[in-house]
Amino acid sequence: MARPRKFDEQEALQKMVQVFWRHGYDATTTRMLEEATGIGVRGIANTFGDKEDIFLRVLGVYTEMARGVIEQVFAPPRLEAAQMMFQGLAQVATDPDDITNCGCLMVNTVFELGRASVRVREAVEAYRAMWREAFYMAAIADGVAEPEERAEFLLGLLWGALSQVRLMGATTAAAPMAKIAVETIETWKRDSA
Amino acid sequence: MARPRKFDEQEALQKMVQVFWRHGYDATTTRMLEEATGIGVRGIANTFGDKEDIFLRVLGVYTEMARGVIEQVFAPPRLEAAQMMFQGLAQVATDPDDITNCGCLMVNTVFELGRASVRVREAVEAYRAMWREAFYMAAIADGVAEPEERAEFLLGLLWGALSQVRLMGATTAAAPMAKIAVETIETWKRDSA
DNA sequence: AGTTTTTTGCAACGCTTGATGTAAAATAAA
DNA sequence: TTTATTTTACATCAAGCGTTGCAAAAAACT
Repeated sequence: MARPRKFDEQEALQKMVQVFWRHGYDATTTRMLEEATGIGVRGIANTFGDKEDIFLRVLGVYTEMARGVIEQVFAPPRLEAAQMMFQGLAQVATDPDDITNCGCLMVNTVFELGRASVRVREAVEAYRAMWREAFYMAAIADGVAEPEERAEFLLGLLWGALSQVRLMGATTAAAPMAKIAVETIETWKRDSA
Repeated sequence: MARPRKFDEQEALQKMVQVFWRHGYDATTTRMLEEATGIGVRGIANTFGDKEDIFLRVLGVYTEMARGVIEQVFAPPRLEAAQMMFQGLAQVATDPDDITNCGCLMVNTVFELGRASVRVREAVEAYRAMWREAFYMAAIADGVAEPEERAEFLLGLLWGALSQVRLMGATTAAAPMAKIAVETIETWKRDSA
């Protein structure tokens, strides 16, 4: 009964994730989203709403991507998985323009919009809760003392490492931190054995 | 021979540090700087240059503030000082509007302008080098193995903790991380004894 | 008092941004 | 084929930004 859309909604969202991830919220303009998706401003606005609406959808997509990774790495939930995580952080991206060199969209977002939008803050907190839970379950499974605080510590460690990635513009910047992080977790496992 | 300034340059800079610290670079407008300093746009531009010039001066002032703290806490340079540092991070700010609840200007800046301006990136790197050096000297003094990597680790830990402060808007958010950080450093000291 | 030099206040500029109004185009149903 | 409904494409809007021009004001030196 009506004219069908010329584009795929999910595909367009994926493209927009890349743009926001690379440039951040403010630096991402309507025109950039047009170019990346091939859709006109009007089509974007009609489909997704205003800029903040789009961004929340983007954060949602990003969260689900991370959820997939977590479910894969933390199955079963062990501290060893957390160690793998940190080692993986420091892996070289062969392409200097690789999106992983931009750090983590959520970490970056905290600093740009952390206090600005309630909805964004909630999305970031949900993302953090997901990681905290993964670390917590791993700590429990390995019988470590004070699992809540250890989980919070690892979460902060992860964010610190990612902030270095963002600053240096290369995943290798996380290497020195990853090394000691793995070593620290190793002592936890030893102490609880 | 000429008309003297109505304002004090250093005093105005201090005011502008507060504004940039609280709101970040982009969100800080010329009008906000006018209101905070009591100086007109024209006076500010004549004295300090354009917005980026002002921001670099602000980063300079902030760095010197931190240098004072470091020289005080890390005299003599020991890991115990680093532990005090992390404990201090989690101290409650009685006033919810306290500027310390905004996290660290340098950490925040990385995410907003990390890749945008070479001059800003250099200023941030100088700031990081200052902290890295303090941690490194402390690690050396306490005879810890792999002092460079430990220093880098502590630097990342600090930034991770501060990012949580920024996200939650309260210094208390750093408490769980500070606790484990102090404990981890304690094991380093024990292992090197 | 006169002169010179800088600061000051006001206004306006050009630019970019996110958002919207409107009419034509396109397709599925009748 | 006609009709109804949505998507397009284009142009434009108002608002906010950093920055600058210009004349008046103010003080120090001669």
